[in-house]
Amino acid sequence: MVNKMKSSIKTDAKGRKKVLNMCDEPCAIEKGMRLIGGKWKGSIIYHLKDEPVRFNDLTRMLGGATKKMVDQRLKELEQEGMVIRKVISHRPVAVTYELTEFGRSALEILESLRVWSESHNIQI
Amino acid sequence: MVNKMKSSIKTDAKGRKKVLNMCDEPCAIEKGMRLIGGKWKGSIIYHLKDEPVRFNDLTRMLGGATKKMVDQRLKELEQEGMVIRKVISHRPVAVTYELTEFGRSALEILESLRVWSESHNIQI
DNA sequence: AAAACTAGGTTACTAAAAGTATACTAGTTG
DNA sequence: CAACTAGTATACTTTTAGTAACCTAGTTTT
Repeated sequence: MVNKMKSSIKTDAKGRKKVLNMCDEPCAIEKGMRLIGGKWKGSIIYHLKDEPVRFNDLTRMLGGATKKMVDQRLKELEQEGMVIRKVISHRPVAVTYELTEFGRSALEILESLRVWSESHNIQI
Repeated sequence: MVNKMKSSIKTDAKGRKKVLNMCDEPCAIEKGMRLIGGKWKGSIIYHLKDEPVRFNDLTRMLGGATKKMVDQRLKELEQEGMVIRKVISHRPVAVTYELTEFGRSALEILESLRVWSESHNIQI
């Protein structure tokens, strides 16, 4: 596949550079980040990688995210087709969230992010 | 390397699940996202991949980001040790930004994000 | 030589998103 | 019955993003 993000840069006589093809819309990186880069979104997807997880369990697994945040992110992820909500019991209402194929397709990126993140121990 | 993010889940007699080891702090994914996932940060790093780029050129390359945003992100990236600011000329002041080795180490993740993003054509 | 433009920002202000805390309904356990 | 769990909802505060105009200093256009 051709890299659609090539902005060419021209160097003038004084060694200064000029952009020739600027992006007139968010690039692929930026679009991708808006899908999986929002606060807690990557973590949510990653924590669903092995099996369906219940709402409150997911909240606890995330360390620091509030119920409201998890709720909002899950709704976005559902709309974006990355997660499916399933009611597994009605009285005691119980719900699980699991990844769709599309959601699963993002795991590779998140896995390399995790490895990178752990290998450069990042302070907060 | 051991996966530090394993939250084990126990299933009880009624088929309901409980988290045993919750994260008590942001996980590796979340920490990584806070370094490269902020709005415009990934794009900035990616656009510096080939050569040093000047401030206004970078702003134009990003499509939609304002100078203030680019300025703020660059300052953060500098503090985080991912980018270096270099004054290349004093009168006509000219500045370039380039990646450090650490900044460069994030390119692999961003490249797989780009490929993923382009292969699922994402709307806005 | 004045007018307009470029570079690299800064400032002041508004809008949107994140975060906190409390509450609710319905059921369950001690 | 009191306390607790699950899955939200609501109201409010704080933080972050975004817009627009401005500034200094040099450069090109007319």
